[in-house]
Amino acid sequence: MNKISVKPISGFPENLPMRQQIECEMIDTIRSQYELFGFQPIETPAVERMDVLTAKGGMGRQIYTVGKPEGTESKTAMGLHFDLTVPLARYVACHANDLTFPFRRYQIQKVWRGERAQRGRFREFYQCDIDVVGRQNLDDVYDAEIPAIISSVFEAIGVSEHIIHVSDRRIWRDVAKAFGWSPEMSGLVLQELDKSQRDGLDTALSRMTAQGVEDRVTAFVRDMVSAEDFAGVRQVFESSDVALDGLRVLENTIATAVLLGCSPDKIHYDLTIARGLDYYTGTVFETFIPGREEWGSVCSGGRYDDLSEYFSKEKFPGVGVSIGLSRLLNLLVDSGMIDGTPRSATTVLVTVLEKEHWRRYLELARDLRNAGIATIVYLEDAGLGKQLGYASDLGIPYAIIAGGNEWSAGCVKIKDLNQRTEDKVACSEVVSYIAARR
RNA sequence: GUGGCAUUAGCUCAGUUGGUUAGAGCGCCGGAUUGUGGAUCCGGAGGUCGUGGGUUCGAAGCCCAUAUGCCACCCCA
Repeated sequence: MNKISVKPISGFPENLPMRQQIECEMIDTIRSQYELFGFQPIETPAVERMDVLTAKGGMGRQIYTVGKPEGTESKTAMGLHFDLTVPLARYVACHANDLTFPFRRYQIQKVWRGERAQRGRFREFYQCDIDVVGRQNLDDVYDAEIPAIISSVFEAIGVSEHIIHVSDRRIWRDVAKAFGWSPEMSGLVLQELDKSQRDGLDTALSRMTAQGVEDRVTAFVRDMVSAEDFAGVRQVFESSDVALDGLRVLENTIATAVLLGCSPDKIHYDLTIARGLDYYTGTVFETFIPGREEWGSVCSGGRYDDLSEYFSKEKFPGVGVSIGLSRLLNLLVDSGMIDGTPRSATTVLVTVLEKEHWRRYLELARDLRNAGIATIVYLEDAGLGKQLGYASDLGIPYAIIAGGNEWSAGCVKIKDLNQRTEDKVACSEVVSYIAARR
């Protein structure tokens, strides 16, 4: 008889316990960092109405559609959310009267995208979002706060090597205006520019030329992107009569981010950052791990002033970013950049040598748990070697060993599985011994 | 969604121009070691070669279909 396949569907990852443990810890860390910066948690349904999801275009055919239960008719088209920003816009419009603005919220949930899976690219994955949403207005300073927070979060999860690339769509808006570009032309230039990170600027520029972009445009783009610093970019702009508004905003955003605590070497302007999502209107962010640029961005976002326009008559401008946790975690562990060795939330395994004394083993475990020390008792019938192997497989650092010799002496042996050392400890001291070393 | 490559043990893969009972390493289980784990040695289990057709005296290897996977593109966390 053919057994049903037990492999999960491609792009829908599932972890072994060790990796899940790491993921849980990482989520905890991110959550507490977000709360440290004063963000409130919310969750929105995995399923949204299709008109909500597609209100701002963007994700094309990447949305997983959802049907009603078999046999019932579905009048409303529904789909799984592909990010947490669009649902946020709906949420804010829906609950505006009960929220306090500026509304700072974080949201850690799975999202779904109907793409082909690849290494570091999933169809189901976690996003960890923060956003600040204002009512009518939202000061530019919030744009600058984002990189400061993100940098601090990355530090906290042990990824001190990271760099946040920042650009501003208003710059390209100004450029397009000055050159009289059609929307198609703007799209083409930005799209090619985005790929210049991967393929190099020359390749990108020649592809623009091949698609009919004028030489004066490619020349300007080359000068603009390859300028050494802001002063250089400004010069390029002035000599071409392009408005400087967007550029000023970007320069100011970066300077303010540094003031707010983002290390200057963790943030820099990068005019090639385009971002595919349609709803961004100003600042845009992408975060890379130096030396691992091929992983793509592990944390992206930006400013969106008009996202709620389809949901409300009011304006709810916002700015935020999303950490692609699943991508980040798997790439970090696979590449050995963070510790992927067995670890366990359990601290102690109580081994059992003499079943007739079960009660003592169980009491020991109870005392440890009452002291907040995660403990399990080995309940199978097995030799000591196998019991220790069990602890070591699970990454449990301490084993308690006790039999006739120990009971009569009123003590137990506590073995450190990592150090391979062993101490005799009086029964009354066991809890404090472990607590001191945890 | 488009294209390229792949699919043999739980995992990573060998398998020579189609030719008898399909192999290795790792992992797993057991033993040496019934109160001490990651090392070593010995033994063992586990595969109708993705699935369905076809060609052939004979197919893991060739042909067709299909499914799945990987990579690249598109796009994105």
